[in-house]
Amino acid sequence: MWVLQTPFSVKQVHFSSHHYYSTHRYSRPPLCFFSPSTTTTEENKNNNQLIQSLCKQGSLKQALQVLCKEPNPTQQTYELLIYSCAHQNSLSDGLDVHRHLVDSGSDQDPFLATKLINMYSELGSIDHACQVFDETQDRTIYVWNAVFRALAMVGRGEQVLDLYAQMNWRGIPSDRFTYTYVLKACVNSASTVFPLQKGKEIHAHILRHGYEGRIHVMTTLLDMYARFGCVSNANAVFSAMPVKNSVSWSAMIACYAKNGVPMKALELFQLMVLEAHDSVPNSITMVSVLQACAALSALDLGRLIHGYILRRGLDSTLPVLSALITMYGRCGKLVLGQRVFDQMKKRDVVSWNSLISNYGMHGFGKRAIQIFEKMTYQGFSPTPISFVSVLGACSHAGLVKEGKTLFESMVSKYGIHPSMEHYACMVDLLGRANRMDEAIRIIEDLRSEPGPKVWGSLLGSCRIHCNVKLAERASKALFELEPWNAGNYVLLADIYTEAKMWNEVKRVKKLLEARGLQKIPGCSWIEVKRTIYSFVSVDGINPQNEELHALLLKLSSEMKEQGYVPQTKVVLYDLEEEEKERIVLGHSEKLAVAFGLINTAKGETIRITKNLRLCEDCHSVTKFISKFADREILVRDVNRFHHFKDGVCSCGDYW
DNA sequence: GTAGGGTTAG
Repeated sequence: MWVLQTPFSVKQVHFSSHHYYSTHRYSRPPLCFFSPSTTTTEENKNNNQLIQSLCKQGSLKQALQVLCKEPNPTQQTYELLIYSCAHQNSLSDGLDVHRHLVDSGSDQDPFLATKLINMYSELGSIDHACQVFDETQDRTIYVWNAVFRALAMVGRGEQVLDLYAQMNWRGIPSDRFTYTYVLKACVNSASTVFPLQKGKEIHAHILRHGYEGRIHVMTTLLDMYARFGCVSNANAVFSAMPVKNSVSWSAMIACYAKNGVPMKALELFQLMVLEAHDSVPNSITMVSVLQACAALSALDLGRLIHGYILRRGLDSTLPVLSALITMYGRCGKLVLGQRVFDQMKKRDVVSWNSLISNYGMHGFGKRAIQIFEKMTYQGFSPTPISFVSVLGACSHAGLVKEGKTLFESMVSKYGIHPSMEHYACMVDLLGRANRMDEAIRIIEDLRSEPGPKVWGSLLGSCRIHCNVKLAERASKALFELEPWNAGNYVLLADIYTEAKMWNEVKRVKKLLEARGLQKIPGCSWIEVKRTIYSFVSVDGINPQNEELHALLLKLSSEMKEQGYVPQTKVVLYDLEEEEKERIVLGHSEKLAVAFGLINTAKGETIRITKNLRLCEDCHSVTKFISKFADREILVRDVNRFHHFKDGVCSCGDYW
């Protein structure tokens, strides 16, 4: 224990500490109520030791009291105090220590300034962190890096890049840490005009200064390209890395999985397992691998990966388990996803969200709502994503009333303010149910400009209900917001086609061409014996194609006898009816179904995945086939699952 | 003394 010394008078004793902190300025008022002048060198030493040991014990308040009577705290003492404030999450104590530093002049010590910046950053007070940086005269690279890190952590990428320009201008050389921070800053700098260009400049900088062998720098660079969607640049960085480890392999696999090339992700994973002996896959790697399986609906492969995860004991983290739930859901195996969920010892809101989204995609809206309710009952607070999932589930199942109630509860019950995505969900929910007036009212009542997702939902609903007038309004907005999105032009052309407005169809197609865009080709795929076979509508490569067409022709004529009428209105060209029939018969989904009929055993469920929404003709043909061939057929389109059985689809023809 | 990859939706 220590004994308090005699108080000595100070000018501003009336300042309560809180008054002082609230000014947020660091002028230098006297700080101590106790005389600093009477301490001896021996006492200094003792006080420093005392403060340090109090910090280590977690007695920060007592440590601060001793600090008050210690005129010469050492650097180590301050370091521990700063660390304790961050650790105990106490901004007021942090400000107090900072004040002492300023008073003693130690705030100019770049080592301590760095620690202060880190402390404020951890305490969530970025403005204080910046202030320390501004007031530090001797900015070592550590000081620069600390402020970059602090700014990058709160997403202020553009500020990092501005400061980085200043640093370069002053001729201060970057180190390997600087590069990782500024590369991250490129990704999250919203207001920088050409962030990718900036990233490429930094890339050049890195090479010029001989950092191409630094594994952290190169992995961050790879990841930057990945986040900009520049897959080939990312791959170039990865291939050129002289040394790779599990992190760099995982980053590259994640890049493929997230940028629409899941096949490549799986190939690279295979290469990693077979050839990269120093880089063993870990649970983070597996999350991306599972995402790739989910994207491909590769069930057999997914199960194989699940086995690998279990054998290697990589199933211990929540992200892996959530990714597993999603993988099974996307592969059409709701039950297996539910089993993973049931067997979890610990869950978080993401595990629940995964399950809700699975049921929603399969059209089990009521079940999704039940799970949502069970989740909240068990004390998990829903996140904005929970609502996207459960509202989506209502939309797929046509549960308008339930969806509206949930939407209202967002603010009233959970204090979550709907984002553009949630409004898009509501427009989708109402629009699909052909309640266009209400959908429009949602859009008109928005406080900010409606985003592309909102208009996209409306356009999608117009497609279902063939509402030309509203479609024109929605697409006008969309053509301005995302002129590069070919899908919008195609949707509008579809609507004109259905309305037989051929001149308008021509006009939209011309617009599409004039902007150098192309209709995304329909593609369907099926996994048979761990091999994925994909089909596009015009495909001369597959040797089985003739056989497939022959089978489809035979089925088609049989179906016509049973009342099937080809839905040729989906064809965007004004052609002879016969020609149109030929075109719809060659749709990729039908080829995949035919392939499944030929190459899987009787009684086995056929699982197809498609990159676009199912067309009406494919939908009705698949219904017929499920009855004719007595097969269950599971089709995942871009939005949801269709479960065909005995001539009926689980979507109730509502999709 | 500071650094790199991952979960749910759309």
